[in-house]
Amino acid sequence: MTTRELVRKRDANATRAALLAAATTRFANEAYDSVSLRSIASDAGVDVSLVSRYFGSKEELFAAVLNGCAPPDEMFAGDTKDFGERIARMLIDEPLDDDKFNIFLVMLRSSSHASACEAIRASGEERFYGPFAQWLGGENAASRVRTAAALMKGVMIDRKISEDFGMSAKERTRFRSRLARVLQAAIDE
Amino acid sequence: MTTRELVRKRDANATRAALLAAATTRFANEAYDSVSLRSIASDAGVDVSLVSRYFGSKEELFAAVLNGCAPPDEMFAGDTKDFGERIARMLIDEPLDDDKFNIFLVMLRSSSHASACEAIRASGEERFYGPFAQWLGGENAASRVRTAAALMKGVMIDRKISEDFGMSAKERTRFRSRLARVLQAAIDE
DNA sequence: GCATCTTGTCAACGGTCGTTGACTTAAATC
DNA sequence: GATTTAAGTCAACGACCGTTGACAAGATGC
Repeated sequence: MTTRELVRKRDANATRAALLAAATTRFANEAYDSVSLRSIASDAGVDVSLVSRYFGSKEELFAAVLNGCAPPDEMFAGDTKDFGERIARMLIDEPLDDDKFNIFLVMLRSSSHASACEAIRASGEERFYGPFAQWLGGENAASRVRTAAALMKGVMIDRKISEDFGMSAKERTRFRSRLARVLQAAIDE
Repeated sequence: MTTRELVRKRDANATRAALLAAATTRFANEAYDSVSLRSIASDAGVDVSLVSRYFGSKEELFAAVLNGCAPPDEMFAGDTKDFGERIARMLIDEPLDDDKFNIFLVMLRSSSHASACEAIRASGEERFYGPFAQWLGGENAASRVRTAAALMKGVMIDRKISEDFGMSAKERTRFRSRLARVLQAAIDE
């Protein structure tokens, strides 16, 4: 934030958007209880009280963040035969702080918080499992989607816990090709 | 706690153990910041200050919890050909609040907390990835272990987010057999 | 039975949290 | 340019947090 837009004109929409963006980043990198409204407001360069004013409560802000996130379009597009290779490359090589990962990280970070959990479950169903299953089609879509999704989430967690999996470049290459193969097996009929 | 042992004799070892057990349960079900020392002490039926007295600090208590957890012996035993089937059954059918899942749940719950993360990484390496890779043996153990572990973690997360995966019994059966097959593919050479 | 050490309780500390209402200031309307 | 309205700040609230030190009470040794 800041540095460029040193002085933001008074603009409720822009401020609201800045708060939402700051909240998204925070919730994608810390657990629900760890995220303080003060840190979000500070990132956006405004006072804490505006968060409550614009979003009502912390829970509602969290819901707004979830609603503002969507899986990347390219994830559920193209040939399903390339799924494993494409996703493995994305999960292992692309920078994890890219916006496309926000929806997954937010869900993972706060999955332990009781009141956030229901919103996460609903959002995951609507924005991830649903489109995923529809794109996949065919028999047993539910179990195929669940298996692939579990693997994707687990990889993301591991990548966050130990930066770059604590692997050498060579190991990572082997890991990527195995992951591609297993991901593909997860969705194959 | 309580109900049966309404009055615990004064016994530092027993009290320490009760605190550790209560802390383990809490850390296995909530994120690091959500767990309060007061709730742990309350579960154990003693005053908060004893936590600091016996364990020093919250961080040290967390480390003690991690040290007190171990993956179930049966996980890395037997024929590797049965791995997928055995683990899939465990992950899907066995009650998740069983002590055997503690190490995984604790790691997952607090993986977002910076200072807990290093302890988690170390403990995971020593108590999970290490024994896992050793039991597996053969080539490329690292990438095989990582793939299987990611899948296991992802399944546990999903199971916690949506109770019993939000599936019918029939769907769950299909999911189990697919998961068994994919888990096996993850570790096969 | 008294003194001593151990075990546990109690009260308080400084700090952070989410939330609220009163206030200030910039923009818009006339 | 004065007035009205919207946008943002400030100060405070009650609550909870981790941690500490003084104190009470049970156990132990003489």
